[in-house]
Amino acid sequence: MTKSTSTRMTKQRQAILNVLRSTTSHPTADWVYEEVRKIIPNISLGTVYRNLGILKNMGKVFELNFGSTYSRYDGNPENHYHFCCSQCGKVYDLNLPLLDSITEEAEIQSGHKIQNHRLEFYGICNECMRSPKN
Amino acid sequence: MTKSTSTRMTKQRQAILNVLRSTTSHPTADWVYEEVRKIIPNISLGTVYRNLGILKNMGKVFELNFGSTYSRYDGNPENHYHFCCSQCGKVYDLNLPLLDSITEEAEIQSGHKIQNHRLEFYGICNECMRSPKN
DNA sequence: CATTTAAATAGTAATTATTATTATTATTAT
DNA sequence: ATAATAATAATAATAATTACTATTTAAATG
Repeated sequence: MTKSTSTRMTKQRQAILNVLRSTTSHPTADWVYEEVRKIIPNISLGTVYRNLGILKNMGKVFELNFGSTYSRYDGNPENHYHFCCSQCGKVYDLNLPLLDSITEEAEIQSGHKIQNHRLEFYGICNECMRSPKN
Repeated sequence: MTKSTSTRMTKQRQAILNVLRSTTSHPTADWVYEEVRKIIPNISLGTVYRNLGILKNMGKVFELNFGSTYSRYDGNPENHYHFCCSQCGKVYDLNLPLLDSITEEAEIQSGHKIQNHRLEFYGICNECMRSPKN
C-alpha cells in the first residue's frame, strides 16, 4: 500500500473543518473562506475549495447542491435530510428517520448498485411565512 | 390582467421540447443545443438556455442538478426519482411509488410549508459494473 | 538534529456553465 | 397595413470553481 493518500492535517484544513462544524447553516465555499480568514487572514480561496474537496473525499464533509449555481457544505457527514426554502434559500436540517428500506427497494427494482441516497424537501420556511418579503 | 406572460410556441421552443421528450437521458443544455442544431442549425445557445428556463417555469420540464457543476433537464415534469451513477455520471429514472406520507411527516416535524421533494440515489450502474473502466 | 521528500499553500490565471445585452426578426393585435 | 411586443442570434459579461506554479511547510529518515 504505497497509496500515499496524503492527509496532513494542516492548520488551514483544520480551521476549515472547525468552521464547518461550528455551524448548521450549510454555508457556501465563500462564506467558509470569509470565516476562516478571521483566523488565518491570508488563506487562499483556492485552499478552501481544495480542502473542501479533500474533506469530502475523506468523508468528513458533505457537499450539497440545491437549485443554485453554487454548492453548500455540511459538516455533518452522516446522511440526513434537508429542507430548502424556495424564497430565502436557507437550508435546514430535518430530523426524520432514514429510509433504509427504500434503498433496497430501488436496488432491486433498478438493478444498479446503490450506495446512498439523498432526500430534499422544498417549500417556504416558517420564517418566510411570517414575514413574506424577506 | 395585463400580465403578458408571453407564451409563443416558437419553432425553437417546440424543437427544444421535442428533443427533451425524445430522450430519457436527462441531457445537459449543451447536448440539447447540439441536438436542436440538427434541426435549426443557427439556433443560439442562449436561446436554448432561455427556453429551458421558460419551459421549466411553465412546468413542462424539470431541472436536475446532481453532484455536477452543470444542470441536466428532464422532459418528464411529473415527480419521480433518479439514480445517478458515480462512475459514468449517467442519470436513470426509477420506477418507485412516490413517498407522499414522508412529505406530511416532514411538514409536521419541521413546521415549514413543504411543496415538493426530491429523492436521488447514488451508486454504480449495472452497465459500469459489467465494464468497470467505462 | 539535519536532510530529504512530498504534500500543501498563496496568489494568480484560466475554465466553464450560465446569464445579460442588444440590435434585429417574427408574431400577434388593432 | 401598422403598431406593439415577444423571441431570436450573436456576442459580451458573470461568477463559481479549477488549474498552475513557485514557495513553504510538515513529516520521515538517518
